[in-house]
Amino acid sequence: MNQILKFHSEPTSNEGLSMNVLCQDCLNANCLIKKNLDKTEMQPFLNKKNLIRCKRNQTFIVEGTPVYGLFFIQKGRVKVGKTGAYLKEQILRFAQAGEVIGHRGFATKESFQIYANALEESLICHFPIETITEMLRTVPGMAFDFMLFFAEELHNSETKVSKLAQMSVREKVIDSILYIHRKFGHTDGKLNLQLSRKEIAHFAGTNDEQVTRIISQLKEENILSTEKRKLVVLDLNELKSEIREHLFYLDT
DNA sequence: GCATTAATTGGTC
DNA sequence: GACCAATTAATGC
Repeated sequence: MNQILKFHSEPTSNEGLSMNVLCQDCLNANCLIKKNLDKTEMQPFLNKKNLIRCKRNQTFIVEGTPVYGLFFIQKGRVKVGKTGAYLKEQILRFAQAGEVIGHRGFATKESFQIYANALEESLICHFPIETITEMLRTVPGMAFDFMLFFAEELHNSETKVSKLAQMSVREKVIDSILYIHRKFGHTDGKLNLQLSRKEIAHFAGTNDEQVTRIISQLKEENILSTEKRKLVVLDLNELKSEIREHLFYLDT
């Protein structure tokens, strides 16, 4: 059964978002905490969890601020990115329920090199660094899962680097659309995650005008359509085949 | 309904 | 293919 936490418990219309969920009751089976919940050594750490309620567009990790914890998405969707030279943006990844955020920083006492921003109203579970460090020292299963997770993350970012360097702009835009399609799903082709042209561009490594142009081309070719600002994939196979050559080398 | 923001399109370098 | 400008479409209040 759910329990209302001591904070964030003011009555609101957003029932689901106003109360915390104990790890025991959480449905995110892929969460690294949840996976190791049955272990007895794990129990003392669980009450160190804090709940962060984010509104749409709210930033909960500010680039350059000291690393103060590790974050897990309980509910909602989030973008993680970096601001480069001349304020140029790069979105590094999108994440949803169960996923970890801020993991790159937890081993060091330095500052976050990324920002994290909620794409929609979200609930974020936060653990202090000291808690996580202690957890990893005392719960081997958890440490192992983290190691596997880091290896996978490294693989993903290596793949991303190659794509940014090797794909044409058209391919990068298509690849990004396919990624959203695959990761967040769709209903009859309509992407379940709506992003602005700018966000797609920042993820793909180009600008919003190029994204608009590519989308217009794809509409001409009847591969894609739009409903207002939402993207609808009409010909998934055609989209996939355009980046086939790359996927032969890069698998994500 | 009006004001603001996002998308589109054309053009230059 | 990036950046800038003008126009149009969509959304927020």
